[in-house]
Amino acid sequence: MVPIRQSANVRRQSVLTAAIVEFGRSGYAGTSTEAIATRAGISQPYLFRLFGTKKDLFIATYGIVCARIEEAFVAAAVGLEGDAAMTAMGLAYLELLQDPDLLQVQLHGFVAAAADPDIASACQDTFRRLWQLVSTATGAEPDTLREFFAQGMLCSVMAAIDLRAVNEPWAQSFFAGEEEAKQMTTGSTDDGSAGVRTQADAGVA
Amino acid sequence: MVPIRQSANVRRQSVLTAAIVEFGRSGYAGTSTEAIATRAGISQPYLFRLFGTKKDLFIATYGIVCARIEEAFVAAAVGLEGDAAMTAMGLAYLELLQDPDLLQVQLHGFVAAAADPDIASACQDTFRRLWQLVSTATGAEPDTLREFFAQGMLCSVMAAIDLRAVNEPWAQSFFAGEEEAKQMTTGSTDDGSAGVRTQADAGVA
DNA sequence: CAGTTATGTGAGTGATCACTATCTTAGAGT
DNA sequence: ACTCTAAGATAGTGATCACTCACATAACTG
Repeated sequence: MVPIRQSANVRRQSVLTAAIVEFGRSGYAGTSTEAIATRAGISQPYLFRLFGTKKDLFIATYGIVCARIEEAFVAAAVGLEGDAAMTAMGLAYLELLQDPDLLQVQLHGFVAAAADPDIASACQDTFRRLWQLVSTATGAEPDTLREFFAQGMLCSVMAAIDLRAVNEPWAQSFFAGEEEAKQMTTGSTDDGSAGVRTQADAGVA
Repeated sequence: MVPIRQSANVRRQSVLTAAIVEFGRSGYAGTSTEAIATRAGISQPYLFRLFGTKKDLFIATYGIVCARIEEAFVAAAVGLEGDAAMTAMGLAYLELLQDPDLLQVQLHGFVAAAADPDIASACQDTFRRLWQLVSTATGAEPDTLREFFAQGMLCSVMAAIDLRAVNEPWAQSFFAGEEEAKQMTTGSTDDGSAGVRTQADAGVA
């Protein structure tokens, strides 16, 4: 088979895009490099030429995901500070959750960290960077920052176990706060998001 | 080799104890049934006779872990109500975190749920039971309950990535609240929770 | 003691895994 | 046209995986 040639860096991007999907769905140990290579449209040996080892690929994928989170936070908080900045970043996180795979990669990184020190230090780095980002953008106290990240973790976990699909009052009450927060901003902010319907309420079903 | 015979139920208990360790460290996909059987002191074929499939074993292990959490919560909250009960259960959770493997099984269940609907529904069940338990024991509002579970998730994740080992101010500040809460209860007696800050007071936004 | 049942293992099964050795060829530079 | 480099595949490596089959034996029961 004769493929269309592309530069290694372009291929790496394709592989990372595919890896986000596969790792996000099946985790580090549960994903085969074959599945990623197939999704990326290359042979599996070439994947190893591009990334060396599965672990290196996972850490690179994890890094991309965390960079996206950082970008989203920065973009959300521009021009804001204090509580307003924190609320904006919280909503940005919910926005990222619309991608079913992206934040799952982060979560899978966390649990894979328990078995691999290299992954663990990558996760610690991530946490430091995000902590500092949110800290400087909001000037919040440690307790408030902790609270912010706690809510984020809970959102990721609820997405992982698909709690939205549980049609019971207790489960839905978990999401009430989110909807409320979204509604308040969609009605009133100065930026472009004013008239844009949040993609979230479409997914509720 | 002639082993000491034990009843199947006793063996199952040994296997589950071993499975908590192995699954807790390496997750569902990352753990081999061989590793569990070896730790439990039986042959790997016999493990399959006792539990059928790896997935069944995982779900059983996950169930044991969640039952332990429930027991701990019930024991902690006995005779208490409201904020006092919630604080007591929060401390009980921190106590459970002293076991390096137990709560990691729960976390691994959550992420494995993304790839397997059977595991997902087991996790949903767990969440429902815990939610109802904490809800009735404390009578708290949904927001407060959500906050409670959010803090729990964050604690589990921080344990997974071994954030305690990061010797930097930002990381240590994450644990300041915990130490404070523990100190205040160890200093006084059963009703000492009166002075403990409610874990929920820092509402998001 | 004979028969049955439950506990347990040794020796495999085919599938899949991460990863490699070797080869081919497109395309850029001269 | 010739060379050199980098993109990419085919075919395979040994290891490990979840799981099975056939068999052994301890212990209970009549």
